[in-house]
Amino acid sequence: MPELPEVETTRRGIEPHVVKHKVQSVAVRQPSLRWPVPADLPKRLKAQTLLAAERRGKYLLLRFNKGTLLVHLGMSGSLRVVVKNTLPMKHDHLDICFDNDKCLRLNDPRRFGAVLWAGENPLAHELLDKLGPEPLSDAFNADYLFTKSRKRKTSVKNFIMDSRIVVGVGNIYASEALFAAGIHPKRAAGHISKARYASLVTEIKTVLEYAITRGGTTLRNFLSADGVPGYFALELKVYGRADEPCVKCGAAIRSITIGQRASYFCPHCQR
DNA sequence: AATCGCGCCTGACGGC
DNA sequence: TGCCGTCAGGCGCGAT
Repeated sequence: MPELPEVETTRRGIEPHVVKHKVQSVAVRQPSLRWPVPADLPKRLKAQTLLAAERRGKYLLLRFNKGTLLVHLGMSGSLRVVVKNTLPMKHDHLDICFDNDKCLRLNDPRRFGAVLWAGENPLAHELLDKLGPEPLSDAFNADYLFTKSRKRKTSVKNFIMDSRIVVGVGNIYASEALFAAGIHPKRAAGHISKARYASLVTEIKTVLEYAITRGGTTLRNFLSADGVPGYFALELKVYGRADEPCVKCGAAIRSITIGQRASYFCPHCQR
């Protein structure tokens, strides 16, 4: 499942191949994603130049002359570069082909992803305008999390996975960061000290930055290359390790459900 | 305002 | 072998 590091790796991977190039053709094979792909997308994009590939949270923002295409990879999506006329495989729903004979190709088996047209000011789009700060920005710090969390009864894990609080912290990295910070995932967000939030902020930044670094190792071959999720290269310390020994203390890692999602933690190291 | 649970969708996997 | 149930999960949305 693409988390922020995978989306950032995708952004960096496609950028050198398609930015500054003009759209020649668009093929929509399966418009039924999370929301319908706009029927007029081919007409809209035709002859427009891709000016920049940006990211906000887990959304890719493809900026063209006359507006911005929002792309979300959902949980099974990938966007990669293929040479023109490469035969589409199963679940290759969309191609945007450019004047250099390269195409952006969206593959998404579960179709939780989205492709939407956002006009000139994409950050004002209703899907983006309530998003919290980027986790790797200075705006995401202990003071911010502490202030936002006061009187909040929800679990700290739900809290940091809320995109209105901070974007890009998915289920895997939430468990990993809470383990690194020694915080129990079910602890009420409003009952955590500023010092502990400082630790959590540091660990969230560290795990995301490290995963981006790992993703970066695949960028040179991004064209037609298989994507390797950042967490693949990470040594996950708790996620998916139920009943296995904690790497710090040896206690059995536990699996519980928080907000309908699997959560993993060490009952000895996390309080 | 905050919180909770639902459902979109396919593929992997286990049991029979 | 094949079928069927279950699980996985980002995230917007409606209900409370």
